[in-house]
Amino acid sequence: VTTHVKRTRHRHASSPNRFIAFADLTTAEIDALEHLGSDAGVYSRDQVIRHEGDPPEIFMLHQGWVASSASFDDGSRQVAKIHLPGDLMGAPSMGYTAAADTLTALTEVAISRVAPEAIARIFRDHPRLAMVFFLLAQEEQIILMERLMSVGRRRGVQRLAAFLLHIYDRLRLLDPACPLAFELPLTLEQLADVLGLHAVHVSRTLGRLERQGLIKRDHKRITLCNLEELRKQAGLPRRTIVRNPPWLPSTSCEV
Amino acid sequence: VTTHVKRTRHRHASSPNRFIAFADLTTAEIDALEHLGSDAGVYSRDQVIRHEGDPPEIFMLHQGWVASSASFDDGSRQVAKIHLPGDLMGAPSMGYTAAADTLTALTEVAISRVAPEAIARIFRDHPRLAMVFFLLAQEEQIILMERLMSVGRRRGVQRLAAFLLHIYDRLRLLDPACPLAFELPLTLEQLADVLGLHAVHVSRTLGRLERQGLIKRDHKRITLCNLEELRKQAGLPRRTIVRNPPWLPSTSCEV
DNA sequence: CGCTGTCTTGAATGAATTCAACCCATGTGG
DNA sequence: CCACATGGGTTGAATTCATTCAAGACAGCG
Repeated sequence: VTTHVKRTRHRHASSPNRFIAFADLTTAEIDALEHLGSDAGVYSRDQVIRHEGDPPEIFMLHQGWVASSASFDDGSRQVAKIHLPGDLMGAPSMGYTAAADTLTALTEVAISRVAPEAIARIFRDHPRLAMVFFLLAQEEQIILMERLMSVGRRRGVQRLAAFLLHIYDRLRLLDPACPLAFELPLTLEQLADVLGLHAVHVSRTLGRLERQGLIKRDHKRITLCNLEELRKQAGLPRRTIVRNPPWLPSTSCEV
Repeated sequence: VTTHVKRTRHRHASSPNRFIAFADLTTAEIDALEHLGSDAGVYSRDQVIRHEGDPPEIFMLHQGWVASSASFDDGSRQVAKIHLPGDLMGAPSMGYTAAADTLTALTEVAISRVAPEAIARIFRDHPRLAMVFFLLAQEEQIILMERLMSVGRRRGVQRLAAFLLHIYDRLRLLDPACPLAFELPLTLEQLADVLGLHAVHVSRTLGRLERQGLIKRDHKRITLCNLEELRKQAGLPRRTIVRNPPWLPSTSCEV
């Protein structure tokens, strides 16, 4: 399935919030980050950026939302993560011969391609930034563990609450002023594939949350009406990142 | 709950198979790996090595099996991963103020403590080895994604098949001669916490697999009788690691 | 205007849970 | 060496949550 892709020379400056959450970066490090990607591309909603089984590639997401999913032979699908702007995508598959997950644009999307050599260069030249890459990979694991907890041990309502809060928290990282109402560009079916449920049941469950007054809905727009109670439902602890931990390697070893 | 821990000065040489799977390491790198941990400790079955919420610590597992789990207020628990000898444990929490998961000894266990500074030192002095650490963190993500797929989208039997195969494959990495019969040191309840099911249902499900002739059981000893069919049930693709990928940074930058 | 994709709601089915009783192996102390 | 307690494991019956099937509503778009 060849996908028609518009390309552009324009360099998108994605906010490196995910990285900065772990440490203040030097200008050299920020610069290295910004030169990671090349060859920016634009995809439209529902376009597949890369399919599971394809040779692994790494992308930097600049604009829009992307789902990372995998499917079984019987057609059932599970979304493993939702990527928001500033995310490095596809890295988990980089050590394998074939990509494990399919990357699908959930909205209009702008990405650039990241050569593994570029990452290797960072590991050679910027040990501190490399460590931040490592921490970011660990954070992704924590997120996956929380999703596994949720899907493995919680009922539909609670999974939904947990997911909405997860997205809200991540949007707030991108924009601390992000309001309690935001656009959630997922169909019921995609939402179901995130939660390990079925679209019909997600519909009922959203309705339930709404009747309980915890959320409001208007098409794809979600309003979180009661963060307190939603967090109680979700049952997951809030985590605090240690910024600039003392054990981070120094920024020396400059070129 | 203070845990009584026997300590020893003895240095355990854990096989770094997980690391070597990604690249041939130089003697300097192997040496660095072997000096990662200090302060070896021994725990007995069911002892908690560290509890979720504790200050994050990192461990190297030398002997035995360890479960990484987290629990909800209502007491339900989900096991996120099973650690086997050679695993780095606890790293996902290193960027946070509190550990996300509880580490529990499933058997007699020997571990050593790994200072985050020691890892930072590797990132400073051994960029190539640091990259292997990064790849390992990515591999852990793939494993978590597969567990999430399984728990989110497969029925009990299929989850069980997937898990047994996952363990078998990892045992084979440690010992390529590992036979189809092996000790699985998990109670039904722990197994249930891995699979996101309940102990009674795991019991029935194991019975089903046995009646189908796919496995045999004798106490904790499991025999996989039909790998082919088990893999079909599990529905997960087999993955191949790219050893020594060309883009790995060179082993230079020596001290 | 009538598609089509998406969402909603109802009723029947099914998988997994819950509750509960029972079995079995192990280990302990008399 | 037996009596008994204990932690796991098994099995049955009733319940619950989620799925499946199906019909209808609604919005967006040609």
